[in-house]
Amino acid sequence: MSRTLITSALPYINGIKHLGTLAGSMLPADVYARFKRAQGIETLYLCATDEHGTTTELAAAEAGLDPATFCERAHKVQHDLGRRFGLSWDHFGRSSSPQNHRLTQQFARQLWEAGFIEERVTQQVYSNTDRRFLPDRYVIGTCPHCGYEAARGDQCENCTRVLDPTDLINPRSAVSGSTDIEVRSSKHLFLRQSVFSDKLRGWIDAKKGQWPLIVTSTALKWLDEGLQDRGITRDVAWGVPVNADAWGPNPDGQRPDVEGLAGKVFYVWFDAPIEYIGVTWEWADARAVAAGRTAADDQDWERWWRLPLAADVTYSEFMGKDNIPFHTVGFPTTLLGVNEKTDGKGVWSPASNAPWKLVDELKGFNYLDYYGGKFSTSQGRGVFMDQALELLPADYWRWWITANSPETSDATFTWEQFQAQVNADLADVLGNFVNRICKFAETRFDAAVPAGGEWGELERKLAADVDAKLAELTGFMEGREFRKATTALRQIWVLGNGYLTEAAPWTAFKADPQRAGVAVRVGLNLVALFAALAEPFIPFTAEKIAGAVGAPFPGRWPAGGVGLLDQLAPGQAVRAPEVLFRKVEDAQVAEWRERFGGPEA
RNA sequence: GGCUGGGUAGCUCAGCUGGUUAGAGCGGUGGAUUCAUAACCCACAGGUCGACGGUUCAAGUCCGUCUCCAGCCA
Repeated sequence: MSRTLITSALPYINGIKHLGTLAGSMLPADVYARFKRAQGIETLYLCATDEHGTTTELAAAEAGLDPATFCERAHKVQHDLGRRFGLSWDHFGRSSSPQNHRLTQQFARQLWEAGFIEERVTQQVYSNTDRRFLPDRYVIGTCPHCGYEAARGDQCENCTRVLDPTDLINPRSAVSGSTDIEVRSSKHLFLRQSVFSDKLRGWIDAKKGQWPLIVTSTALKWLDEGLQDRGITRDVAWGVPVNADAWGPNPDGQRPDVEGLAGKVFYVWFDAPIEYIGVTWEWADARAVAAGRTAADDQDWERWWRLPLAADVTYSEFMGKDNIPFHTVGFPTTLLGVNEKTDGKGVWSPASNAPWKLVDELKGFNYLDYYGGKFSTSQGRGVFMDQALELLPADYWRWWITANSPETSDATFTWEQFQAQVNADLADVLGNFVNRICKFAETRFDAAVPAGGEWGELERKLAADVDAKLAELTGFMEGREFRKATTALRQIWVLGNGYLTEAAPWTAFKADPQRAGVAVRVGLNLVALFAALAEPFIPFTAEKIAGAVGAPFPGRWPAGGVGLLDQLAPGQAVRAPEVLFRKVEDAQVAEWRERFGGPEA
């Protein structure tokens, strides 16, 4: 039996995420996880907060908290919001967990001892006033090219030129504004990505046509430009400490400069992807504790990650396009590196008989814009997760975002389109269908599934049409084409409305109650089917729909064929649910546009 | 500047390895219906597929040039 491991890109700990983050990683991962579970496949869907780095340090300082406390609180907020959006994580972990610390340090040691990490001395800006090193973007000054006075040390926002902090005129600290800064030498570790270029290229080439175009072309672009070795340490306090004192010699017999590396931490982009494994360990530990043990056995989580135990696992990653390089080059290099070792003569060999798995299916997304521009925290532009839930239930957002998923190109959110589509699809087509047939069953058939009567041509045609659409829908789900999946699902709903209109049980009822009973029974079975098919997309509503006709929830994803519309036992009680989807009013749209910014913003 | 993606009906988008009258939803028009959240269902609505040139029996779909938009440049 195959298993499915699903991760979505880790949301950064700082700040509430906007709808774009939901669209580009968390929501599609959830839709897919729910689909796989409904198919009866053993599924593990994991996510975590990405907590390390300077941005966190500064945000914590601004909040008057130490980073650990800041992260703990922010993690709870994000966890809560995710739950309220129906994100069905098996575990929502933290990159600052002890498990991730151990893995990150273990991987770094193995990479060093295998000869894939080397030491280099780099020039870093140090602020005497702040008594800390400053990352490039926290050094600000005048751009030497255009004279813009607030240029950052990595790039000038005005002329977009890429800069080095030492290029700036009148440089100062972005933290304190102090000009008492200087350049100091600092020892750092570099991951030798360049030696993995050929292996990575072969791996990516094999995924062409299978992964989205944007994923393979982005990865190949990096490889074509020549992979550079990447600094994986930082002069920052909040992170996974570099544990060089625990490392053995590298293949050349060299030992790390323990003193020179003291007080440094790993770069967030080194430890964050490792948290995909770390969170699996956290999940296993949490289960073990729940079962009365103190901790998980390694095998409990390694069975998802290390071959040959994980040979039956298909690993799917979901992310926005900005994350693609780190998942196609950076993290795979780490895993390829720990799977290998070299001797002093440069001969490679497997490092272990249990190599780590690489991603099988990488789904990359473009951006969701807000009225053609970017969502912006600083400008208060666009809708953020907490605000969205204040306005409308999660299913409205889940549906619209999935139906407009930026799968092949950037997509745009506007309140007008949101209103039109949500009202039409959810309120008019789905909500009204459930309501009309349930109400009719209540008033004319004693609120129960009618018995008796035989299917006619109409029913056979409906079953065939639904079956065909279901096959289409299932195909889109398997292919992770969620936008198309919503279209197919909507078409199935339309088939239901069309059938009711044609079968017209309200007319048949007068002359041939038996005939009307067949139509109502089929209609109620459609309700049960809709609940099962809608569950990955709009789980909260799907549960209400299932409840209306006493269908199991969550139900199984139907395989199609005989019996598809014959699941409910005659006599089963029926109860029309309260209004499933209230329509979004024009006045609300006007108000929200005003509040969140419209086209002119 | 380099690179990546994209410019298809009023709007938002589908169109895989080139092949009958270029598709869907929304909007619009007409019809049908009254069970239902004034909802549902059906039909129609003609867009030189960014521009030009080329390859081919045949191009939105391949090649070249140009143009516009977006993003990326560690």
